[in-house]
Amino acid sequence: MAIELKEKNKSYNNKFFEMNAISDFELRDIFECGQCFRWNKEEDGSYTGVIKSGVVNVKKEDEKIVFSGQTSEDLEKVCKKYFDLDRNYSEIKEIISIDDENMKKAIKYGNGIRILNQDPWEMLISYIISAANNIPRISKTIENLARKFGKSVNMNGNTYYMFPTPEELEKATMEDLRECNLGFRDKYVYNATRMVLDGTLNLEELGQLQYESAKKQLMQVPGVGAKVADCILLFSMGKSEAFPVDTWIKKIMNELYVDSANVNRINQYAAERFGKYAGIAQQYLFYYKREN
DNA sequence: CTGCAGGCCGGCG
DNA sequence: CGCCGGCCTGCA
Repeated sequence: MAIELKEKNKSYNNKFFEMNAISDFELRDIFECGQCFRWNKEEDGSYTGVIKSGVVNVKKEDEKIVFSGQTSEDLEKVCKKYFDLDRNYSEIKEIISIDDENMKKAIKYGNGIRILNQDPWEMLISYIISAANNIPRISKTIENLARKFGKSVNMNGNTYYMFPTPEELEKATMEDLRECNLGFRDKYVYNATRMVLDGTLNLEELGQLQYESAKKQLMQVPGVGAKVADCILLFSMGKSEAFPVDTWIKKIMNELYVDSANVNRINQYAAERFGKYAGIAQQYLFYYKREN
């Protein structure tokens, strides 16, 4: 399979780069806060993940954070983008926690969270799969798709599977999808794949739109509602104002901020209170609530 | 064995 | 319009 990748004019080479440890970067917070599904903890405490451009391992060593892996583009460039390293989280934390003891607590707990810049296509499919589902099964389902339809990459004697491209996933029949454990979401993924391929849904263009109109467009896709759309926008399109409201966030927002069963009302409140950083605030709240 | 999990859709009042 | 049952599947 490495040969196949080479034929497409890509080379996967072993690379690494490191940076000084900072407080706004903790492996556990980043990978366990619920934003990603394909990062696994290794025995040595590091995490390995399959991302669009390859396989990456991140390890914390003393005062260093070490990135290594095989990527099709420069590893440092890839990681800077993926891990949102150009964003100053300390500044954002201050802004969203002014006069807010609850938010201060949530931030203290998830201090090392960073919002990852993941692949829009992968997020579209992953979050369609997330509906009325649980994390272990979501991860397993995505892994099934990758093993069955994605390219493989070898690193350090292990085989990893890339998330399938739209062209690769198009080969999946409804029956294939059912076998991959998608359940009732099979038809959504099947149709979304075709909408991307025929241009009905242009994720690249969509990412350039303002938050509200991008969300509206995403919600045209069957299987994509307000919550799923916000996840896609937040985790892959840099829309930090997107505030996904799921059952956990609903609970904590009702407890702390606004007592309403109405999702629109909650979104409105979050927009007013946290503004363009609502999505980042959401991650601190979500992680804090779910783990405590 | 019911109930339910990081929602969404469609039908009904 | 807002509300509510059903939906794949697996695990408590």
